[in-house]
Amino acid sequence: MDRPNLPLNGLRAFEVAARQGSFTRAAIELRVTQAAVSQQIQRLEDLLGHRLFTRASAGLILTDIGAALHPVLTRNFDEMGEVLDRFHGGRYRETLNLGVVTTFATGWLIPRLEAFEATHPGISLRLFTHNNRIDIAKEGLHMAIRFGDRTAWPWLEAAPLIAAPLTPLCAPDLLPHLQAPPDLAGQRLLRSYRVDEWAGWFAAAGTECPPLEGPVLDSSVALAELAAAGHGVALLPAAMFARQLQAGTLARPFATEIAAGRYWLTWLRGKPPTLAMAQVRAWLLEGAGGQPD
Amino acid sequence: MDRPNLPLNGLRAFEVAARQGSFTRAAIELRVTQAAVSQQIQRLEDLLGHRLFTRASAGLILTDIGAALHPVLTRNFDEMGEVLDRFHGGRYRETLNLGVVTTFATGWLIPRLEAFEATHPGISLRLFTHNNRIDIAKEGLHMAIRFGDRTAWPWLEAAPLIAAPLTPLCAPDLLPHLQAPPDLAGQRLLRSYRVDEWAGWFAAAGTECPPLEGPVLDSSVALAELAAAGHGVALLPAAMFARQLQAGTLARPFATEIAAGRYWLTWLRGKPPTLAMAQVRAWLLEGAGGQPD
DNA sequence: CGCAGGACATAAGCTGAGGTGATGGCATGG
DNA sequence: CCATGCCATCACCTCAGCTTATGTCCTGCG
Repeated sequence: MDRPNLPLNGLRAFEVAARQGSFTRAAIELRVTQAAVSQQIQRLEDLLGHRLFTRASAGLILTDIGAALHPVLTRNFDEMGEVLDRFHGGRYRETLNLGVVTTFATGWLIPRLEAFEATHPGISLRLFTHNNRIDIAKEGLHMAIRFGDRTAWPWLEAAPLIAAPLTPLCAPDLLPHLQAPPDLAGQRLLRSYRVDEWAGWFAAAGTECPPLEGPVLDSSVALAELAAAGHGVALLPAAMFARQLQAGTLARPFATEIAAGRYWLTWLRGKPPTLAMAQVRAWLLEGAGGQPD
Repeated sequence: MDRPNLPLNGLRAFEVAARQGSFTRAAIELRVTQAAVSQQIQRLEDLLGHRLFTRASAGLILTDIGAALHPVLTRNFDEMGEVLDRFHGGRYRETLNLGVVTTFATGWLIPRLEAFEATHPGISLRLFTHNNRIDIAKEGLHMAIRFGDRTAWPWLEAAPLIAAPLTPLCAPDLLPHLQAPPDLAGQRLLRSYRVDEWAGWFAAAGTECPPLEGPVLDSSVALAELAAAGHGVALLPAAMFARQLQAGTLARPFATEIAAGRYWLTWLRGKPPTLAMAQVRAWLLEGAGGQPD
């Protein structure tokens, strides 16, 4: 049906009446009289050539067809209402729920948050940190930053952020004992749930991989804490720990690093991005720009 | 924004004007005068407290905010238009695009299509056969019937249809030569891309699996054709070939069968099902009902 | 330049879609 | 069997949203 023929007021009246289960209550919600609702819906039914309600003594009951129509309208009116709410008080302000893998949040995003807020006054960013296992739809997020390989989420849209090559990091005290990669054999090598990463690094360093023991953690931040406390050497994305490296709480014994994926900004396919989503994406990509693979 | 305050006519005028890039053309589409469009949009801008267009000499340009608003409205009005189109001519008629894995289509669905059409005059079913590799969103389908295990499509909703245990089928001529499972060793065993299925069947039959040679095909229908033509023995869901078994073009030498998954009706999460989707689902589930696992 | 043409804005007045208010019919329930 | 609570209907009213007419501004062209 083309735009000029859409009976928008009738559809609105129907949506409310179906939701309320009563013309009288619908009239209250719409701030009109019961007669107005009755007439609107009758006109709509005439136009469509179908009854939308069964007028039973026990109240209104949607017909099959009414039941088919109703959720579509509810969704669409809701969505329009939401988008208009962003204009509250003459200012445009949109809330954006962003899932962020903890390492990236602490190592990259949070230090830049203030700059973001300053340049994007129309966006209320709400961060939800996670450990790379996250369901955007279930958590009610608009977008999520995760680490890995985009083939892992074939059903999501994804834009590449910075690469995160891994290199051993340790407490500064350990530096003197780590002159060359084989020296690592004497240390506790801390592991993440990502298998083979140490093997890969030793291969890149041209050294045989010592047997791996010790704890396995699912969080780079926790690994970094352990390493900083002198409890071992962790294979971490150095770029995410620049602050600690600068402050001297962590040290990097070797230049060798291995590619292990990158951070990605992901979001659900299908829905076109909102203004805030587009701006956050542009800002993140710009911040990650110039970064070699 | 609550229902009574939604400026529906203003939003419609804005949507058309933004799409047309001109108030004048929008007025033509809406079958009103240019002045009416101008006023509607001005009222909307006043209400929101923001300009939605930059009135440049080279025509209208959407502001950032206008650009954020527009696609939401386009989608919503389009969707409402679509749902109203189903009422064309006083009758409710909805088109449903259904992907169907070929085996199920020929072995189950197509024989029952006439009954479906008779009991569901309001649904135009359009079938798209596929070989179990199908992207619902990309193909523009509402639902798809596929074979396998629901964990293979974690991002889809899925309802179980009938189970499809596999058993060897062959040309009737071969029956005398197949008295017991070990006799199969002398035959060409036709394979699908699904590995290990013959090994599983021989295990269930308590016989050692002979070495497998011969062609591999990705279609049960093609396997059945080959078997019927006497080119070998295929491991197939007997339920899908009941017609051929009855007609004597295929024969089933052994009772032994193995569970190998079932057919599933799948659809995208998130969007609530339309009336036709609900009815098709109910009909399929009813048809598959009483079927043991 | 100056003028025609085409765009959007504005003003004033009109009109019918959509509202009000009153009433009626028809259930339910104490 | 009356009170109550629905929805339907009717007659009438009113103002949102339209039309018509005109204004302003910019562009392109001879």
